[in-house]
Amino acid sequence: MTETTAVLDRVLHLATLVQSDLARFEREQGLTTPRVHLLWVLGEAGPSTQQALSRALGVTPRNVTGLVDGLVASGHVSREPHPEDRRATLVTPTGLGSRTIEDLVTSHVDLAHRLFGDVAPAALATFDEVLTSTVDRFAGLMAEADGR
Amino acid sequence: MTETTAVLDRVLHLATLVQSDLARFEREQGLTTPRVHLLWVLGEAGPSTQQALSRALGVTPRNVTGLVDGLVASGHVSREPHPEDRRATLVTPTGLGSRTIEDLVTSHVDLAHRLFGDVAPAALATFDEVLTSTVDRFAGLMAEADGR
DNA sequence: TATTGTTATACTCTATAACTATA
DNA sequence: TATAGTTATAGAGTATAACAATA
Repeated sequence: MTETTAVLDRVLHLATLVQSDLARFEREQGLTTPRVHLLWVLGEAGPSTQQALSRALGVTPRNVTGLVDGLVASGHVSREPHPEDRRATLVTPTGLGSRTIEDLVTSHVDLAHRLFGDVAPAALATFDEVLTSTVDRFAGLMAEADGR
Repeated sequence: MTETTAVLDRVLHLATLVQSDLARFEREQGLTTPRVHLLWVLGEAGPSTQQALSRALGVTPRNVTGLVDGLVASGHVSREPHPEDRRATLVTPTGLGSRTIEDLVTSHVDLAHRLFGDVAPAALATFDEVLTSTVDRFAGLMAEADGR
């Protein structure tokens, strides 16, 4: 019988390894995890207001100001005026920012392939099924606990 | 065929859910992730010098001073003199610290059971096999990249 | 000389509260 | 009155460098 605690420990171990891989990317690019996260969101959503980024990142608007300040200083994004709302700014990737986002996506896909590319298809399918059902069940439990 | 990138995304999603669960524990106990990590190491290794904690946590000795200062202030650990080396201190859990470590272990085991307790044994065994081989292979790649 | 831990200094991420400009 | 973003202030985690006490 498989010990559930041992399985959780291995999931955590894998998560720390993935985190270390991201840390290498950050060192190479002179970035930090929260700034990379912001760039990632920008890559998915396109130019965004700081309010939208605040919600997507789960941090306060004040914090977004600081993250964007840093990314402006490093040349990854610029603050553009919002065409319809003069209160708001559109945080927009620069050329450097866009290239960094592309590198981020590439290295993400590459990591996925390094991790799972050699796993037998049937085993990988089972792995993914367990993963999916676990995530779904647990997300439900968390939402329930938060609402309570 | 299963997309490797989708699998990686789900692994990452599970990791963030586990992290949220830890965050709840931290809020309840008035602790932070690095301090909980230090307590966890203390639970595994017993009373330790700050040098040992520095290596185990992967942070500078200066940083350990700060973490221990915080945990002393909150009453979770104390600095005891090292019996053989007058330069060193032994960071030691107090009664509160020991109870917190026990709670931490309990909630870790409990989380593992909530996550994987209902998964069919055969599927869980396959899941764990893929996980183990992936972690081993990837840890090897990371060590190689670091050494290069 | 080498090691253990601390003081000094600095940067990043995080938060709340108060404020300005605009809707 | 409400919303978008900033200034003010504060605390935690991280780092390097220089220093004291001890080995």
